[in-house]
Amino acid sequence: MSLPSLFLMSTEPAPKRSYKDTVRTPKTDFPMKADLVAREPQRLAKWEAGGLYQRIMKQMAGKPKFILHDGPPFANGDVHMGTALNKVLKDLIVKSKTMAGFHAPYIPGWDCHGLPIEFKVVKEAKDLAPAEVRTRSEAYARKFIDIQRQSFKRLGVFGDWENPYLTLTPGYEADIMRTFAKFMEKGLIYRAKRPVLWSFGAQTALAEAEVEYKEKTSPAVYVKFQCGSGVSPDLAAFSLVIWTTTPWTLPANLGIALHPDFSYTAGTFVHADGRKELLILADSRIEAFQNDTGFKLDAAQPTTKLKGRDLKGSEAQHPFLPRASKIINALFVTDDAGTGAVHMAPGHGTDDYIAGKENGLDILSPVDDAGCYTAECGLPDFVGKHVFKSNEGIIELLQSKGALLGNTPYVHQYPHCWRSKTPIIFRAVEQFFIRISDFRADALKAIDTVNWLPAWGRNRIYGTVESRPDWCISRQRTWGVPLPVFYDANGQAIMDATISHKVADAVEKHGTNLWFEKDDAFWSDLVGLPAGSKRCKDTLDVWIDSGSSSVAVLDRHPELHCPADVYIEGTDQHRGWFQSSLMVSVAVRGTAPYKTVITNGFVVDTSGKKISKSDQGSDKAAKPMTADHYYNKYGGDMVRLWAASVDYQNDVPFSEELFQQTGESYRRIRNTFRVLLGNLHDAPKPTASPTDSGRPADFQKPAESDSKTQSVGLSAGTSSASTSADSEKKSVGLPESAGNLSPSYTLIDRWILERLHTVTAECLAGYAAYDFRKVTSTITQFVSGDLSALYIDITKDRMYCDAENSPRRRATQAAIREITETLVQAPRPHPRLHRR
RNA sequence: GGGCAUGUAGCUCAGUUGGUUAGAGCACCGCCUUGAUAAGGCGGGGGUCACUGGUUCGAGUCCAGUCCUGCCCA
Repeated sequence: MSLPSLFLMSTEPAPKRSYKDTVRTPKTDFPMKADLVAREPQRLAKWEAGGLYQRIMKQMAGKPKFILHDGPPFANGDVHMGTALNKVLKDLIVKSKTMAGFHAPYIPGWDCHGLPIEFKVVKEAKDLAPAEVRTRSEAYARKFIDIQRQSFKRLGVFGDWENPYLTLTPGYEADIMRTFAKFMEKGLIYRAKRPVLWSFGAQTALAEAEVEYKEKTSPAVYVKFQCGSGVSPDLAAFSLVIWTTTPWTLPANLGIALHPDFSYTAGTFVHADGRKELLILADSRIEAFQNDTGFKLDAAQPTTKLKGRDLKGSEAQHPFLPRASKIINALFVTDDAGTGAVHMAPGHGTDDYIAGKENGLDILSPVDDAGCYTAECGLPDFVGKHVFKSNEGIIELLQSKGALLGNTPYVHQYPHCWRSKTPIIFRAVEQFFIRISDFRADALKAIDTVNWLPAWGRNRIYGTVESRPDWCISRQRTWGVPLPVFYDANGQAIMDATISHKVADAVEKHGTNLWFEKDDAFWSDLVGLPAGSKRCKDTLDVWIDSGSSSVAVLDRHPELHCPADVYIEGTDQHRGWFQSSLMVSVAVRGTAPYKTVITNGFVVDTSGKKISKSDQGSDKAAKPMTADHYYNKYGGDMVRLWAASVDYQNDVPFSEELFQQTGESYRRIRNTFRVLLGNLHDAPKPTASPTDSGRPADFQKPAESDSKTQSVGLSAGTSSASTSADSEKKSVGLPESAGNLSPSYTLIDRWILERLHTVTAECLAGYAAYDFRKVTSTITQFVSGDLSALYIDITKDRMYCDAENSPRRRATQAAIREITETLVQAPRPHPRLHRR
């Protein structure tokens, strides 16, 4: 029951009367809706036309530098939310440091060479000449550089967008070569064979991405290797049994790997046809062996148990070649297939290669480009024969030597060349390596000079560097920086740094295409080598490209310097760019290229699973993951606020619904500002800010706001400027009226100003720790809890109903002004510079 | 299989050196609002702090192991 009906005579309802016009409700032209999608592009265009970034740089010149060095994204594909997150975080750092008084230039870059681009180009048009592949790859890269640049700019990221660094420009490419030359000078480069995926159909090395898995039937054979020297006498009559689906690799066999902890049985095996063999197999594989071959373990005969480690270091006899096969231990030996004894051909497999290296095995790869045996195979009858056509012959050979225990067809998924559709082989070819061991200790030392955020990043990269093998830097690829090395007439590599430097100088003038367009005679002449010298056909690993950026960018760019203050990239870069940059920098200058390294997590879906590309492809509407969807639908500032409010040090769960939650706090903050501004519509202009002296330096700048053209951007801020003596306090987009006296604050005013002071300190601490989530949550909670729910509610009555000039009302206006001017600077770019 | 992380409400996260009844925002439900109204306020339900074991008077917090998820490697 409503109160009036108790005493009103009439039963008529009281006339609805609005009191709105009789009280001083907030007045402002600051709109409730931000309309970011429509207005941001205009604002950005205005900023760009006014040269805002350049003006900030000019204004900050001479201040202490703060260098955030951009890790170059790959110039391929649209900007994904993960990329947007990283780029916005970079911008938040750069702008907050600028506001803190640093000269913080931001030179964005792109990583342009590499297989994914070459792969796409070659897929579109087959059989292109190398120079043509390179021309098209460059065009492809430049196309995506433009696409990505537009996205980054749309996200409000400030930087020298017209002068980014590109790893494909002649100057950068020349510096990559000079970095290589530096390694050469220090004697860190060597050549060695290493197995690669080889397509004999296309006569080229392949990358994993160029391999298709298809079903193939191979002959799976069990082969015995008679025990040899080093084996205890009681086992001397026994043979180790290996199992392989590639009999053609047996001529390259140099070892047998056993698992050190597996249990093996040496026993007598009898076949139905009367054959009797003394064999050693892993216990867990005996049953499968019996089923496949028809041999049965004769339980009546004595057996011996042994561990894999017992045979380590001894030898077995190769079944058809006059040499020993070394018995080694390896943890990759499994008991889900085979015999627990693995045939090792270091020239024909990656595991074999690594284990072989650790155990001092040679690398034998007696196969040529076309997939045919070379004389090195030790079997004259087989030389020149294709390996896949030799399986039968090898099996016959095994049979004739009495080494074949079983042979069954085996259907499995086998890698095939995506282009020629032929099965691929592993084949060792000459590669260039950087010898890590020579400066690993220096690199590890350098790691501990760096501030890693989060702190566990230190252990992660330390472990990586500690255990990494030598760096294979050559690629049998076209779209990359040529390896600036020549071979003499005898095919020997000429390891001379001065020659590499000469190539670099030529490349600096003409670009690396010259390497592909001119012939050997031209180049030999240019670098002063005798006729008959040939240039290397390989390109450099792209991790050398981006890893050289401290040399090619930080050292070269007049605004930058090395070491940089901050690198910030995704967590995968501990092994990637953070590491390659570290190794290059330590080798070249002896120190780390960065002082602080921050990592951000990956953007994952809401169940914590990674967002696979197939998800995107199959149902793009349901799971849009590209940044353009979000800035076109919600606005760049929403993406920025999202980036500023997530826990970026961990993986970031993401969905459109989650993203929209950001909008809630955005609206709350915006509307609260609207009330604050509205309550100041008749506020007198203050003569001095009462709390100036107590405020941290960063927020002592004057604030002004053009409410017609600017949102109260939450997205952190740019810039600023310690243009000191702007003591003239510009009002917050308000009409000005008569001066005031020292405000007579009430308790609630003093309380909110004290809260404001705390909030300011917490925001500054958040920025200092690169903890933007702390900043946004502090602001959100202050605005929603302290301001909206309490202070504004409590002071409503005096603001609306007190006499216009009542000291109580004026004091609250002074407090509101203070709050508004302070708060508006916490999350957004400095306004002075944003005016035309 | 190895290294490095991660796990607290339906969702996203706080939770200081171990110490009352584990908090916030969003979402949901209910209510209020002549004075922020394509706004605002109040209230409510909701948690085996991944699991198991241990240390302790006392564990979300410390220790050990297991599992989930992610990155990197094999």
